[in-house]
Amino acid sequence: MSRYSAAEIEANWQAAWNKAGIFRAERSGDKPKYYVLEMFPYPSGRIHMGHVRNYTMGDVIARHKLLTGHNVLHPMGWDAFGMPAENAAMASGGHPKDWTYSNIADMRSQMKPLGLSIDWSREFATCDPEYYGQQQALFLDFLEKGLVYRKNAVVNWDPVDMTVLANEQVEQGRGWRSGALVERRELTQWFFKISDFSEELLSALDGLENWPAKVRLMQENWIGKSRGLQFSFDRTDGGGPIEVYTTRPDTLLGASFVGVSPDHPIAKALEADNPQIAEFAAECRKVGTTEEAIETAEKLGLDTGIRVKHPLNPEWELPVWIANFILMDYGTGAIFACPAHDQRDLDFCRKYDLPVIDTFFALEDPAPVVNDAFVPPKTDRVKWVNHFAGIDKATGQEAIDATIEFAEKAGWGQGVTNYRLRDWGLSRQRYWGCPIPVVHCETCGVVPEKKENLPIQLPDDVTFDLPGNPLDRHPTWRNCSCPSCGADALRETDTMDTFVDSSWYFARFTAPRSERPTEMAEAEYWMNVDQYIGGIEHAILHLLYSRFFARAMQITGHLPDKAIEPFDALFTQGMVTHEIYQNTVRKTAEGRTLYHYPEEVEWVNGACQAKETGDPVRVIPSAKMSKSKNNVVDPVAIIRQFGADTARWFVLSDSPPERDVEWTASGAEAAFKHLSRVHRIVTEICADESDDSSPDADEALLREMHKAIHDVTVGVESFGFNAAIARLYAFTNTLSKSGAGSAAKHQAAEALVLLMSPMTPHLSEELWSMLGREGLVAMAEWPVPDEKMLVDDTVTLPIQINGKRRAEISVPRDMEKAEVEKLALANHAVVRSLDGAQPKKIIVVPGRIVNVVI
RNA sequence: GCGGGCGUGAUGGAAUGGUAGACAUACCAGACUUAAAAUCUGGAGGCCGUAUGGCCGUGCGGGUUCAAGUCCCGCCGCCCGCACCA
Repeated sequence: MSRYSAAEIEANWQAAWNKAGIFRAERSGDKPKYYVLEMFPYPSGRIHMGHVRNYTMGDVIARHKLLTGHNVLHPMGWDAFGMPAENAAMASGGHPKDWTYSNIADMRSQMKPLGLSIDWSREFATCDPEYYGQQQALFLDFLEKGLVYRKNAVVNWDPVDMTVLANEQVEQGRGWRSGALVERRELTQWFFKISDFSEELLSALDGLENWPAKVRLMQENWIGKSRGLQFSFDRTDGGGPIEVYTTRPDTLLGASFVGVSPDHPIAKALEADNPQIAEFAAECRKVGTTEEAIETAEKLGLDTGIRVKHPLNPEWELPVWIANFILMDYGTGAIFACPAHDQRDLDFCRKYDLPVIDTFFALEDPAPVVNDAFVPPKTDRVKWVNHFAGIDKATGQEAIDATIEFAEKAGWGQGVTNYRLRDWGLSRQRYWGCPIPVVHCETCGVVPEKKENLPIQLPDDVTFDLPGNPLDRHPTWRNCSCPSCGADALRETDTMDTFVDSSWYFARFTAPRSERPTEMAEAEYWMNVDQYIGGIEHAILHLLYSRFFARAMQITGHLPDKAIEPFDALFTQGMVTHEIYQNTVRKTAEGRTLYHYPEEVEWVNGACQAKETGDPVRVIPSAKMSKSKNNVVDPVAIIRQFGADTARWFVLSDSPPERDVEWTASGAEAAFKHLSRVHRIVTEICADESDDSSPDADEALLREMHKAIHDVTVGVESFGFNAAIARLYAFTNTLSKSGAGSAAKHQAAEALVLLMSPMTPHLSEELWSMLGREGLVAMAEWPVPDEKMLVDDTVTLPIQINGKRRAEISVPRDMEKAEVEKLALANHAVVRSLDGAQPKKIIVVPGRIVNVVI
C-alpha cells in the first residue's frame, strides 16, 4: 500500500495547476468576482512562519471562493524599497538593487512550494521602474490637484547619517543605526494633504463593518477629533494677539499663564534679539520628537516678559512663557494653562512658582488644590463655585458647550474642531526609494517633471561608502533641464517614503502591466478588495495611508468612486510564536543570556535541560519568533520534513486565526500524522471493493457527512479555520470507525477530501484522483449540505433539575411538549428528586432541553 | 493618564443564554512486536465513594434568569493601542 509522500505529491500537483493555468485571473461576465489579498511582503530574503500563516489563510479563502463559483483574483508582489537594502549595501559593499532582486528570487522560490493559488502573472516589485514610474505619475496628478505640497517642517535629523529618520527609526533619542543623538531640524519637505480628509476618513470608518472594531477604534483615536474654543489674548505691549486653542474653555477662570511652543512665531521673533531665549529654544530643539524623548524630557519653561490681558477681565494680566511641552503643529501652538484642573499645568506652575488659582468647580465642596489637579470626567455633574457663561450645575461637556456659545455670542472666540492627524511627510533623504519627480530651477522654482520623461529612474552607479544620500553626490544624475524654461536645473534628490509604495499596490494588481497607474475598466471590475488579510501592526499607518490614497486616486481619476474605501473586509491575523529556552546558569562567550535552539534541549523528569551540558533551562512560553532568541522555525525546513500541506494544516489548527498560535514540534508532527492517516484511510476505502452495505450505518455516516459539510463551510466562511479543522478531525474519526458499506464510505471520503482541499490542496488532489474523480479538486464544486440530513429524527434531551443536568432522555425530534414533559416526569432521577412532591414549573425547549424546577 | 481586549483542564483551545471542556497536544493503560518505532483500542476537570452515584467547578464578589463561561454591576490580574494633543 502506498504511503503518504508529501514531497512527490506536492511537486506533481503544483505542476498540474501550472499547466492548467487555473489561478490566472481574467475579467469575465458570468461569475461574481472575488479579490482576496494578503499584505505583500518585504523581501528580506527568507519567508517565516508568519508569512506561511498569512498566505495560507488567504489561500483557503481564495480556493474556497474558486470552488463556490467565483472569479478569483489572488495576486502577490514585493514591497521592495527601503532601508535594509541600503544598510546591506553599506555593510557588505553590494548594490541595493542586486540585494533586493536576489532576495525576491529566493523568497519566491521558498513561497512557491506552499502551493498557493496565486496568479503569478501579475507579480511586481515596487522597485520595478514600471511600478514606481506610475507612482511618479500619480504624484504629479496629486500635485496638480493640490493633494501634495511642499512646506518647512520639523523632523528627526540624524547628524551622522545625514538623513531624516522616521519616528520608528529613533531609539531612546538616538539614530538606530548611527547611535547619534537625534536633532530636531527644520527642512523643506513634501507632504500629502491627508489632513484635508480628517473628517472624511473618520466618518467613513462607520461604514467599514467588516473591519475589526479594534482597528477602526485605533484609527479613530489616531485621527483624534476634538472640539474646543479658539480665541486670542491681547498683548499689553501692543504686539499682535496670541491665538490659543482649548478643549476646556470652562476652565478659563483658572488661567495662570499663556504658553507658546519654542517653534511659535512669537518665540522665533524673540530669539532673534534675545540670546537667552535663543539658547533656550536651541536646548528644546535638541530633543527629538519621539515618544521616548518626550517622555523622559523635563518640562522646561522661560518667561518671555510679554504680558497679555484675560479676555473676561482686561485688568487681569497673565505672563507669556515659552514651554518645551507645547507642540507647534497641534492647535495654534499656544495654550493657556489652568493648574487647578490640569496636572501638567499644575506641575509646571509649582516648578516655576506661577500662581495657582484655587479650585473653582467641585463635585461636592471645593477643596484647595495642593499637589493634585482636580480633573472630573466630562460626563460628571460638577458644582460651580466661580463661573461664567451662566453655568451653575452641569456636566463638564455641557459647561464646555455653554462656554463656547457664550464666547461666540460675546464675539471674542469661536468653536473650532481640531484633528490630531497631521499631513504625511513623504520626503526621505535616501537612495533606495521612488525618486520624487520634480526639478529645481533657479528661475522657475520647483517644477514638476514632464510625464513623458517618466520614469525618473534611479541611477545604478552609486556608492555607499559615505553617509547621506548617494543621489546628492552623484556627479551627473542631478543635472537636468527645467521642464518649464529649458535652462540647466537640478533634480530633487529626495525619494518617497516606502509607505507610498504600499498605499496603492492593491489597485495596481488589477492592471499590473498598464501604461497608466490603473485601467479604469479593470479597477471597476476587480475593486474593491473583498478580503484583505495582514498583521495588526499595520492598523494605522498603512491602512490609513491606503484609505487616503484611494480617495486621492478617485479625485485624480485613477480609481472609480466605489473604491474610495478600497478594502471591504479586513482581517488581522495573530503571530506564530514559539517557546524560548533560556539557560539559567550559563552565558554566551560574550557574556549575554544563552538561548538554546529547540533541538538542543530535552525534558528529564518534568524539567527542561540542555542536552549537552544538563544545565537547567527556563522555558518561556509563546514568544515572538526572533533570531536573537534562537526560537525561529524555518518554513523551508518544515516543508522539507513534512510537506507544505502539513505546515498549512498546522498553522490553521489549534488557535483562532486572530490570535497568536504557538508552533510546537509535537503539534506539527501530529498534523503530519493526521494527514498520513487520512491518506491511509482513503487508500483503504479505495481498495475495498466489497459489495456490502448496511442501511443504518450508511445513513448514520452520510448524516455525519452532511453535518460536517455544514460546519466546515461555516468555519471557512467566517474565519473559523481552527473550528473547521477540529470538525474535519472529528469527521475523519467518524469515517474511520464507521461500519458503513464501501459505497457510502467512498462518498464520505470524497466529501472529506473536498472539504480539506482549501487547507491541504495537494493531498486533496492526490486523493481526489485516487477516488477516481475526473479533473482537479481545485476546480470542483464546493458541496452543499442536505438540510434534511442535518436534523436527526431522534434527539437526546438533557433533563435539568433546578438548572443542573441530572439525566437525559432520547425522544423523537417532533414529539409534543406535553409528551416530553410526561417522559421527563417519569424519569427516575426526576422521580427521586421530587420525592412525591409536585414540580413548581417545567420548561421544555423543544429539541434542546428540559428543566424541572422543584 | 486615555482607549480597547482577555481570564475555561497539565497545554492550545470548543461551546446561537440551554448537556462546560468538542478537536488536538502532553499524559496513562492495553493490543500488535523478541524489542522499539509506527499503528490501533481505551482512559482522563477536581473531591468523596468498591460501585449505582453524590458534591464542587469557566479569575474573585454580587445580580438578572427556569437556566449564565456567555448578560449586568463592582473588584483583581494579564495583554494591546495611544499619549506633554492643551
